[in-house]
Amino acid sequence: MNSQYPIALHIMGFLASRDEALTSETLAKTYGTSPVVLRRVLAKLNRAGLVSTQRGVGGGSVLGRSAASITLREVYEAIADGSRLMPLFPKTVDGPVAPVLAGYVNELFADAEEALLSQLGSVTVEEMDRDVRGRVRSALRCAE
Amino acid sequence: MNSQYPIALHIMGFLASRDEALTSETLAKTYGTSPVVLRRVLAKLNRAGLVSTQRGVGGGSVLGRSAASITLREVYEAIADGSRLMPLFPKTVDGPVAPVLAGYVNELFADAEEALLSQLGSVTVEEMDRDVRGRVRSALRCAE
DNA sequence: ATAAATCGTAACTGACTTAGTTACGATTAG
DNA sequence: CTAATCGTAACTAAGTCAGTTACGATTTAT
Repeated sequence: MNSQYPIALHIMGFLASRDEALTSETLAKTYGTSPVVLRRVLAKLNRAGLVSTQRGVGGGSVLGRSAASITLREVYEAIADGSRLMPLFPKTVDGPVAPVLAGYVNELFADAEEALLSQLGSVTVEEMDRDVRGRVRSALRCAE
Repeated sequence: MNSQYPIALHIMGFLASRDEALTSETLAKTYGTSPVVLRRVLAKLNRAGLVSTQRGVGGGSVLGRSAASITLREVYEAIADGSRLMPLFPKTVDGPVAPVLAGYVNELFADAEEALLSQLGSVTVEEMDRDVRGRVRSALRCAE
């Protein structure tokens, strides 16, 4: 999950700024990784209906809905896919004390995760893309 | 870090409920792991002044301050020790886009981590211990 | 129909992390 | 001096994960 979320945001932002379908190879090259890694992320976004993908010549992916209607929370949930960002402490450990403590800590962290999710829910892909695009531009200016 | 935090809470709670110094072996047995693992956690708590440890015969660890004056935030920070709970996305990746996205996501998550910390700061070891102790008791009742 | 492009996904690898174990020197009480 | 206890290094085994290779499935163009 760790590294898939930024990749997912790259995909969503890039697709938001282009009208044509983009191939996993293009997305991979612009992000700096391999097409298979991209396709693994695309598969999750696809399952969530956030992108729509066509195989074959001239194929590739496009946004499933408008960039203004998709929040970073939806992207996060598509990638996290049931698993948790916050460390999940195993309750399988033995003894009377360890599982109770694990449960206690998990509750504390679940609240924090919910706070994160509602924050992500307040940012759309369109807004994120504008912000990131601006940063990339000024980074490139500085590099000259 | 993942599994060390519940262990740290076990240590703090157990020490809070006893006046005598407890050995790493006792703490390990009651938690269900090995003394070395416990000592690794104790070393961090020690560095933060949350526990005080004596070597030699009759040695062991006691709380460094009163349980009512120590928050779960302090325990967390002693264990996390500069590293982050939230995933830290590497900015070392190449390309113009990836590092910017990593930075963007990190900012989002840093806010969430701060929210978690302030929540942990509102619970003392004493309160946590009362809560957990109650749960352990009722878990044991159910198991009979 | 065939060829070329593209996706989907499985299998493998190498790097990294981490809990657990073993071991041993340092410290301290009696 | 002895026994108990800590501190810590070194090793191991398991798990995770990004990256790569490979190949079948799908689609368009001719």
